[in-house]
Amino acid sequence: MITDNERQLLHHMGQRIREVRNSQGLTLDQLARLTGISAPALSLIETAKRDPRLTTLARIADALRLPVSRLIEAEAAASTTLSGDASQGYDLGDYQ
Amino acid sequence: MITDNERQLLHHMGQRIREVRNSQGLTLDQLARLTGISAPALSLIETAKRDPRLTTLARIADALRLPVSRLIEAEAAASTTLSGDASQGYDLGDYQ
DNA sequence: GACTATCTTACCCAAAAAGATAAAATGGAT
DNA sequence: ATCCATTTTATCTTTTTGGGTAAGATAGTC
Repeated sequence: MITDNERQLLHHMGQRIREVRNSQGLTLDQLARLTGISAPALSLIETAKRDPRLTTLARIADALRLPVSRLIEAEAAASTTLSGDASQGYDLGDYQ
Repeated sequence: MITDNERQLLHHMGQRIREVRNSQGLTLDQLARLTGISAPALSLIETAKRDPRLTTLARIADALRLPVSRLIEAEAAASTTLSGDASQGYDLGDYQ
């Protein structure tokens, strides 16, 4: 099952990749040859129809010359902002 | 084909997950139930024997209550540090 | 209109992720 | 040495990624 959050994460990351790629004047074909990832696969990732592996993301980030974290960092703003100290006592509910 | 850089990225990310998980006093079983990812799968990821999907990473990051980018940010230090302006003229070599 | 470049979609295929489960390590504590 | 919790490894099945290719869409230009 894939949650809304995850869909949003994929969506944003795809947009991010496309923005950077366009800003560098690269076509999908060119990025495909730079990364070794096929253009159709890149298209699926940019349009959030595919859930790429970490190394796939890393290859794209490398070709675009930015750290992987930059491709997904908006998620950082959306996530819970580490308020206070959570290092003790995560609430496991019925699970512990 | 999987490069040395990618292996290093996976290795570091696995270590990072394990560090955070331990610092929060969580076992693999507990994290498995929090994420919906099986404990064996988590073990493979932490020991860099598996190349997880982005949403898999996101679920782990969520459970550990930190942004995904924090799980892979060392790669940022290792990558080329965006010196100067690379937005024009990526070298495509024979590919253009 | 036709032509071109770019991107998307739809097939196949192989390889890999991920869940389930069970069986081995591993390590601590008594 | 024994017990126990935790982690690793192995096997199996299902699902998904990702390459290849070809076929559609979608501009934009002439």
